[in-house]
Amino acid sequence: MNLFWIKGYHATSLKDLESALHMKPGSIYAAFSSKEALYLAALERYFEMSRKGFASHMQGAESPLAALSEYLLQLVRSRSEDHQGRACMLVKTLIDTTATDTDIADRANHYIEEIQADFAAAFDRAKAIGELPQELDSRRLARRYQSNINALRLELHRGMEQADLTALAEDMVEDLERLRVASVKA
Amino acid sequence: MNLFWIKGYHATSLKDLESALHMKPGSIYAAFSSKEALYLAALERYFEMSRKGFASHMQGAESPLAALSEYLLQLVRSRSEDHQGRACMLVKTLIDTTATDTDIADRANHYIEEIQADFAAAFDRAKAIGELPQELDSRRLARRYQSNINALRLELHRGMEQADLTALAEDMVEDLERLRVASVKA
DNA sequence: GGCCACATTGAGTGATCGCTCAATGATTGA
DNA sequence: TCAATCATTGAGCGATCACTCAATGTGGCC
Repeated sequence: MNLFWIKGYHATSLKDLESALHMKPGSIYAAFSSKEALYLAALERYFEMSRKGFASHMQGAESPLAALSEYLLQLVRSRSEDHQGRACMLVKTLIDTTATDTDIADRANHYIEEIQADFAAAFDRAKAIGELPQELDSRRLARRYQSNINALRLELHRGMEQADLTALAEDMVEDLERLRVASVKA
Repeated sequence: MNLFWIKGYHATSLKDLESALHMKPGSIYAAFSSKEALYLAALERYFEMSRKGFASHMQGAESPLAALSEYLLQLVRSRSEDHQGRACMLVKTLIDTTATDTDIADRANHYIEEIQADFAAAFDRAKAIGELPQELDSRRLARRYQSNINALRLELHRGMEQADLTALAEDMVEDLERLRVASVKA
């Protein structure tokens, strides 16, 4: 997964996979049945890792909105240790397979929508406890939120400076927190 | 440029280029000297097209801030005619060359920073005529603005529905317009 | 130990990759 | 008109691509 994540589908060769997996080509094709199937397995692992990471972050949070904000800030805090050159794997997948491998791109699109639904559910919870106005559209908020995350991850990939990265995340948080219903905190 | 834009660097083969350019391999290598050099030429063309497009949009605008907002909205209006599968070519380049072709990725990064500087200059103009508070950091605004554009272009690539795309752009515009100094419009 | 089911091996498959170059064609100036 | 110069051709280069398979281990069971 890490290898595919960093190098992408097209740029990762069987030789790369052999040395990363410590397996000879025959074994690889016995275990997984093609490079594409192996990539899909890696992508699924990434998806479930991401989804569980988000779920455990939101787990038992008193304020869903605050937890959503914190998630953005936490994303950029982990910079330079290992996230260099790693945008969201789903986004990377879309970009280098849409034109050539439709089924992989479709899968990535599906995962992105599932995660978007998780975000929407979190916004729904915020509305349910009165943190956000009822008239706001959770789906719409989720799409905006996911756009912000994609943008942050892209800048992580680019290697934007830590201070600028933090400022960017804080700007996003500010716009998000502005939606909070005032009376709750009073 | 269009071919590279759509398929990306790795997925575009010499055969593809031969039929797109109506040239035999020998001619291609006489005109450009390698696939990489040809890609860099295409990338430069994209960069200058983008930069000029933005410059002409801002040209003689009474309100720089309104023009910046309009630019976001205009981006998503042009959907489905030809922008299917086309995120920002600079972003796509970064994503599929960072791990394998450092010099191409470096060039893309450089172009991105140049465009960011153009955005910052536009925000500076908005500050100069009193549309925005002096204490705001133009560079920071520019980074946020560019992130929004990258996110929008990514959703264009994904093929997000027109209505959702418009709503997303409008949300971005709303957050941007909120910064406007109130007295100017009064 | 002897047998079977299974996992692993790695040399080698045809196809395709980016790229080269001797041969040929077209254009020019005197 | 005729060499000189420049552009174009396309067969084919070695390397690498994703992938296969007969041969060879390896572990479990009686």
